[in-house]
Amino acid sequence: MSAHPDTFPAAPLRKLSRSFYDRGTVLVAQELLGTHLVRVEDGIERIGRIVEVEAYLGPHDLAAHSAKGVTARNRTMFGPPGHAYVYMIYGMHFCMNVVTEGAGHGSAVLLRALEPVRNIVGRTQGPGLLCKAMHIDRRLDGHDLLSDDLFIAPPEATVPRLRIARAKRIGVDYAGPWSQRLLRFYVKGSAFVSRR
DNA sequence: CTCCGGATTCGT
DNA sequence: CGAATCCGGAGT
Repeated sequence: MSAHPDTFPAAPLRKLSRSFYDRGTVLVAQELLGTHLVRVEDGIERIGRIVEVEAYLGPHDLAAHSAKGVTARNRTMFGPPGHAYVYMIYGMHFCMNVVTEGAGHGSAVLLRALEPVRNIVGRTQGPGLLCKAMHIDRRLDGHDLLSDDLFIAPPEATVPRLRIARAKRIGVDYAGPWSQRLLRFYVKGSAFVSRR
């Protein structure tokens, strides 16, 4: 066998800490850009670099699922930070969020697009496509993001503020004034952002 | 119990 | 621009 370094077991990827998620949702959203979403299933490690997210700011945010208070669907959103909130939409797609701030807050960051890094089949631009490519479904709702099969690893290099674009969130026109807030963040110039 | 619509995607 | 497709939330 070759003596190439690749024949050694890979060092375990570092994980973002609980305290990373337990901060202001807008800040967490911006700092998630450039990080790596990691999904391990049947020994296969799929990795995508997060390039587009949206912040949902708790029950007073009329675009957020938490605006209706705690329900069967959104209870994960009201749980502790650093967990995955995964729900089904339009009867056929899944969307993944990262729960932020303290338990009871009802805030989260929606993951909207990835740049494929490793073992990605299919497109990853758009929340539904992202979940499909990463094999993420409702069974992962409430899953701890400090686990070994679903977590987020730090960025290779922090995305500079100048490289981050702000825009209105997509698909929330029903939310009145909240639909106008610039709570969508993406890496400027990335070819993997869902819409431009 | 019924009814409605959605943090989407795809094909026309 | 409309269909797909199903579940949760709201109303009767």
